[in-house]
Amino acid sequence: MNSFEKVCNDKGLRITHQRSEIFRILASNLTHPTVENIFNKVREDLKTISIDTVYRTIATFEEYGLVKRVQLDNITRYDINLSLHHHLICSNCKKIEDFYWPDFDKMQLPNTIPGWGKVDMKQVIINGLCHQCKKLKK
Amino acid sequence: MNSFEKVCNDKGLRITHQRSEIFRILASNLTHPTVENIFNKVREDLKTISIDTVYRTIATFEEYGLVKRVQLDNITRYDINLSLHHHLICSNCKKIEDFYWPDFDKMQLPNTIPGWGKVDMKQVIINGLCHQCKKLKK
DNA sequence: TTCCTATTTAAGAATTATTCTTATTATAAC
DNA sequence: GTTATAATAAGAATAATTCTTAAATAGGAA
Repeated sequence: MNSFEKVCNDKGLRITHQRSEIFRILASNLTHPTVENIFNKVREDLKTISIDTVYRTIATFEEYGLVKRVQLDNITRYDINLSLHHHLICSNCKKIEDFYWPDFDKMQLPNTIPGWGKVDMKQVIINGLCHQCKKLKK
Repeated sequence: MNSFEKVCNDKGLRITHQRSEIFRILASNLTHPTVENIFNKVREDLKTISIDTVYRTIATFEEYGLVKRVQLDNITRYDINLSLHHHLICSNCKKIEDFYWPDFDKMQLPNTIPGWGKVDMKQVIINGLCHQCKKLKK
């Protein structure tokens, strides 16, 4: 039994072809795909799947902590890299890359945070140009 | 002449009632309003304005660096606080608050950033619960 | 001031992303 | 295998955003 099936069993989530296939695509694709991207990939194997199922399934996965939403610039993408990491976003081609920054992760938050209740996650987003787009713009 | 009119003159942007009014609303509202919020406010004074004009004007302002988009959880908001700051987001009520973190701003980025081209901005996003929502959830 | 032209606007249609409705199908427990 | 329940497909519905077109307006020129 793989990790996906284990999570489903643990949480009482039914294992369907559609869910397995969508999870497989997500796990083999670290490029922060959109729902559209996932739908097209999954459709190669499950010809009759509807886009609504992809939306529903990903919402379920998100709820169960299997994927994370990455929302930038009007485009909703999903990320299966659940380890602590941060994002670089190219303002030209909209590509998103992951990066790691342990020194930041260790930092204490400023105590000026105005009466905030509870912190679940802190994350860095870097906007700029990727290598290729910088070259092109020269 | 106010700062808005100065920017318009500098950049060759026409000053219209609609633009002045939308800027005025943004400048007097630091709560990260949505297009809908802005539209409703502006409509109090300019009865016939269309929502398309609000979209267009804000897109223009964004292009000219007068506002910044803050996109989270499917909701697009705009921020006129152009000083270097970061965001706290309440996962329950979706409220967004600004905070400042000079120690972070001074930090050097990790040199592991994989062949990235150019960095324009680095920003921290903190997800969690605001004071009120934490109380309610207890 | 008045006129002219390019730009901007309003209105509503069009598009796109996402969600809902309903009848059907598949899963997991028995 | 049977059955109750949950999940799915299909297409309709909704919501956010953008486009089209004709009319209005700003700002410069006469």
